[in-house]
Amino acid sequence: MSGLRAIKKRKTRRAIMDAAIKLFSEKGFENTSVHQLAKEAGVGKSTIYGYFQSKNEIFLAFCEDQVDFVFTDLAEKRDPDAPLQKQLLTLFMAQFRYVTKNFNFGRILAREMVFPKELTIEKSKDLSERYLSALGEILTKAMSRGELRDDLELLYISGHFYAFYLLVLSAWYERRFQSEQEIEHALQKLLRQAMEGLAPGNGQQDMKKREILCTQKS
Amino acid sequence: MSGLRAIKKRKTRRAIMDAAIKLFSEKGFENTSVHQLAKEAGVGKSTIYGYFQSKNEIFLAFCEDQVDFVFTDLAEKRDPDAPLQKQLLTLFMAQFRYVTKNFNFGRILAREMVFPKELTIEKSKDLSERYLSALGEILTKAMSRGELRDDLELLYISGHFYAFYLLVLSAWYERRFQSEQEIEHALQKLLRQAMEGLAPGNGQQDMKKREILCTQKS
DNA sequence: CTAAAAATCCGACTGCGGTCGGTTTTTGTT
DNA sequence: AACAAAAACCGACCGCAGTCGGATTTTTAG
Repeated sequence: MSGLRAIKKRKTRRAIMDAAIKLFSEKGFENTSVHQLAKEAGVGKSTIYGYFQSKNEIFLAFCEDQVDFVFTDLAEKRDPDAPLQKQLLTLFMAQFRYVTKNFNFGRILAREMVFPKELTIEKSKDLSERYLSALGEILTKAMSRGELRDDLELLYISGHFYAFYLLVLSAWYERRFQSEQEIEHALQKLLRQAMEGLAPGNGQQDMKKREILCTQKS
Repeated sequence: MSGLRAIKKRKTRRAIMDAAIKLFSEKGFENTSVHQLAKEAGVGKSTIYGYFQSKNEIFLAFCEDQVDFVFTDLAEKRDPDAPLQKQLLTLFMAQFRYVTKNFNFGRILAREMVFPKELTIEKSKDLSERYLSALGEILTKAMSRGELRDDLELLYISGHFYAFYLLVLSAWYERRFQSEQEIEHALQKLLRQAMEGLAPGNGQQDMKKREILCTQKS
């Protein structure tokens, strides 16, 4: 019995991951070969393929760790009673900052998460599921506070907002935006549109009303 | 002077494209090597790299042709006076059907268009620009018919809708949807939400009103 | 303690995308 | 027609991701 083997296995995995973190950070994903990774980790090349199915998967494992970190970090910081739009903005911007800390990393991650290959569908689903549930939590609260219509399915509201995130991320990689501020501004506009609706009759008066309210308050 | 050279050049390019269309269609993108492409086209391997920067670029050129076709095809079919939601649905579904005719083709195209690499940013922008302008046209008309608020920037409305398309495409590649019908249904819901707004007070009554209207009519 | 079964590891090997140096074909000039 | 510059072309070559068969280590069981 016992886990002598299991311990070693975990140790090897750890070594590979550490090597990945080090080399990917130093030289980027594209410029790091699996051979180098193996050398750095002190194992043979195919050993790596015993732990991961592909080079991309190593990268995804690395990301998963980081995403965990971002989520817990976010969970601490966020204010669950702030206005919905503000909370969403915080969430999206945090995610965006993380994903695009390194331009190329972000692209690989985004590609693999948003349009996954068969092999990585599971991981991709996992992550976006987590993301959606985090979103869902925020939305449920907002709904109970009366900030959201209660006659809609939660999933579709989550989707609605998540779609905006995808949009700005894509725009970022098409270099339509050059700065974080622009991203934030665009997100704000989109969120507002989504809340108010695009059909005439709702939003326009609403906006006016709110502006008046705001003015009166201040 | 004269174009003996130019003619040959065009012919060679054509030969490569034809080979690409044939082999990609027969065996898929991943299972076709550049070497095979060269043999089929009757040229040397590096000749291909004189015409295209990478294997992906060959693929994108192939797509560009097809996208042209889809757009003109769509321009003929579409009814510019139909209700906005219906027009959008038609546009998105046509695009979706085309992109996902071949599962793997679609993924490569989507990845390259939505999160392009430096090399393909220009092509990507071109295409999405075209897409957005097609959208814009529909939206302007709808706005002048009073179906859309006129106090919003066109670009952001386009973005709002385009985001939905990205969302369902992503969901498709995550295998959240199994059929075209599900996609269509999801899009419908999202479009409706976007029009009515997510904040309480607008949509709910509106929906009721419309339901009553519909019932009375029928 | 030992032998066989199972898990783990390894580096030589394959086929790929992409590059490089040199060769052939076309063009403009005399 | 002669020829040099430029464009187009080629296949041998490189480093890469990923595979394979066998070597090595660990676990299990008698």
